[in-house]
Amino acid sequence: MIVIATIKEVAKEAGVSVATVSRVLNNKGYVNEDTRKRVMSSIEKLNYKPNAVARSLFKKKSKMIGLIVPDIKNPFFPELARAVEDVTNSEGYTLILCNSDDDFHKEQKYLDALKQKYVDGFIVVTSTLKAEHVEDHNIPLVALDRSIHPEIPAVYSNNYTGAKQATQYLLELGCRQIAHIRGPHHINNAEERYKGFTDVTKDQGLYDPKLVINGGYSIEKTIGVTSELLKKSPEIDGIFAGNDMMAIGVLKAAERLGLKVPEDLKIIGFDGIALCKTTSPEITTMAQPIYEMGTTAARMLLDFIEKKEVINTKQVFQVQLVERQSTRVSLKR
Amino acid sequence: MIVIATIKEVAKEAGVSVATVSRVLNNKGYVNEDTRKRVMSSIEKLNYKPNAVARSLFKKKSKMIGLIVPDIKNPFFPELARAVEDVTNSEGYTLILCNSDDDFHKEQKYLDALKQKYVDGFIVVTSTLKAEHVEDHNIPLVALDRSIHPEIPAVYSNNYTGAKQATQYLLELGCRQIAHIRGPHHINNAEERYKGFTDVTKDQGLYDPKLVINGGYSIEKTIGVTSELLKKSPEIDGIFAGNDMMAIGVLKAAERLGLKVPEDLKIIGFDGIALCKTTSPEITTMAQPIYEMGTTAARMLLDFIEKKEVINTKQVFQVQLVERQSTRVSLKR
DNA sequence: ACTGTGTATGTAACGGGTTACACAATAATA
DNA sequence: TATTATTGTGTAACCCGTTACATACACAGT
Repeated sequence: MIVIATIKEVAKEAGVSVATVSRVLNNKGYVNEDTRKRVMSSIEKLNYKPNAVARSLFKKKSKMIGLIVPDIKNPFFPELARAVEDVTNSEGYTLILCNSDDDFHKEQKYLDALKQKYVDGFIVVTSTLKAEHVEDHNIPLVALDRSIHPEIPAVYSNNYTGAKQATQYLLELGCRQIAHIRGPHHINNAEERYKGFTDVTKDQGLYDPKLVINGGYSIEKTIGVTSELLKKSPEIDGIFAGNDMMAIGVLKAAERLGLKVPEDLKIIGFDGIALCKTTSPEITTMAQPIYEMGTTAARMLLDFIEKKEVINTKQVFQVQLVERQSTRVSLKR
Repeated sequence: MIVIATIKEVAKEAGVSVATVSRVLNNKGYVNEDTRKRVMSSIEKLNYKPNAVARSLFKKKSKMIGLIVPDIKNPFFPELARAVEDVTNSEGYTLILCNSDDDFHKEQKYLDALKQKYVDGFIVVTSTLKAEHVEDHNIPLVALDRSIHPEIPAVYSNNYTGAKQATQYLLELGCRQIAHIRGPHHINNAEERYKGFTDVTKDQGLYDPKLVINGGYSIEKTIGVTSELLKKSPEIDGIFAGNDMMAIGVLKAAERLGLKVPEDLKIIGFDGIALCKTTSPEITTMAQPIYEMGTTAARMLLDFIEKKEVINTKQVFQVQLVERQSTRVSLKR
């Protein structure tokens, strides 16, 4: 049975007051070198570890940060979370990962619950929280992947430009009937990607509203709606899916209809998750620098918390085309 | 700016002592009905939320539980984590999800760090922690997916039987040269699955050590070693992969060598992750009841924590064959 | 010798709850 | 009517750190 020592016991062991032990612990104030050594050896001897909760109570800080994501089962978020965790861990923070299911009340619940635990700050991927809710909480917060408000620090990528590039790329490959499977209307990055798509197709006189459908950022839903679409409009020769999960859904739908990808139909996704490499054909995508986005958001939040000067309150990353088999016949399969 | 009320302010508002407020809050001890109402309305009025940290300090409990998994990027674990979170949330606990990378020191670090925060208990997926380390910590703990020691509560599935069934299934389909891509030696479920495979093949006089290789539970590694294997032994007509990630790797390798699945080669995995449905052909697998395992482990841990009588300290689930296209030609593709 | 500054350490209040214990008032029992 | 439960409420100690403030000494400058 392990007995947990307190600061008092250490103080007694070392023959000093608790204040001195605390000073040694925090490298704060004056401590004689000999005393310091004595205290250190008592700490060692008793295997003393300061009580994080007592410390939190006084400091109103917990060395914990909260990360709220819509759904950990979408592989995009574990990749992001992993990046955040790597940074927070290395700085001595504990990460608390929460699933919101994109639900406003769940997000609020987490915000409330964690604030009561004196969580030092939040990184949130949200489409439902608005500026007022965040400001209400009055706690360091960084938006990730989706911006909340121009005034609130955020890290995301250039969805609009990326979508334009994706669409242009399909055009360059010779596609002339290009469809877009868009994400939910309430998610701003889906809206941006949709806008990028329409701006390019309209510019080319190829825009047709019938070729835009909503896949809800999910594989299952996308399989259904895309099958319908492809049956109704068999002339479609290229599809830009609003994210990689939906691109997989498109691929499934095409497969079920006996369409050859990329020969009959070219598919491009968005996000750059590892899953794109597991399908056959592998999926071409506009890759976001997921890991970098995660670490950037984490660093930004920690800078906020530690009140270092934060230069950039907004960080926008460029996406990059990753060509794979779903668009190019020549690519070895 | 939101001002956070303390119990003292509520007490003053209601004209009672803090003890009474506390009693109201915890439904403990005698409180006059009128007083209770008065206190309740003061709480309401000041929007008072008891400070979780102060409470933790006294109670030595935090309403938090830790879940340690090897790597959140393997979709098996998010599915498991989601199940655990659903249960813990519904019981008012906050879940802290940690990645250990299967590294002993990282696991220990998390255990230490979270214990200092008075975490109420742990659920761990580990191959490196042994009974003595766990007992050292003297805190409620449930092992998940991999057992640690017969005496330590655990939830996992019947890996041995599942592996036998998978192998037998390939035999029934007519495979005679069956290979096994096994997981790491230090992970006991990988060992069990390996044993199930060898017991069946030996029984049939089909066992050949050259047909067993280690894929390290990873897609990348599996693609490499399986390519080698298939080149060396082109007579292989069936492969039992130790988990679904490796089954995907096998599929990739087969594809690159121009083998047709399932015509030339049948593939079966283990775990039952959703990813198996995204590949083409979709992958047959021995599915574990992932969600149920997660919820069971969570309930078991909470029972421990709340000192309810725990009837089963060990819970073993049966796995189930899910037939898909990677083994059956007839299945629509 | 006197004051000021830097060094070293201790005392006690504080953070925000919980609860053991004391005390009172009322209700029930002998 | 005296005695004992039961109910209701407050005081203060406690959980375990941190830190403002007080005290004390050494040494430098005047």
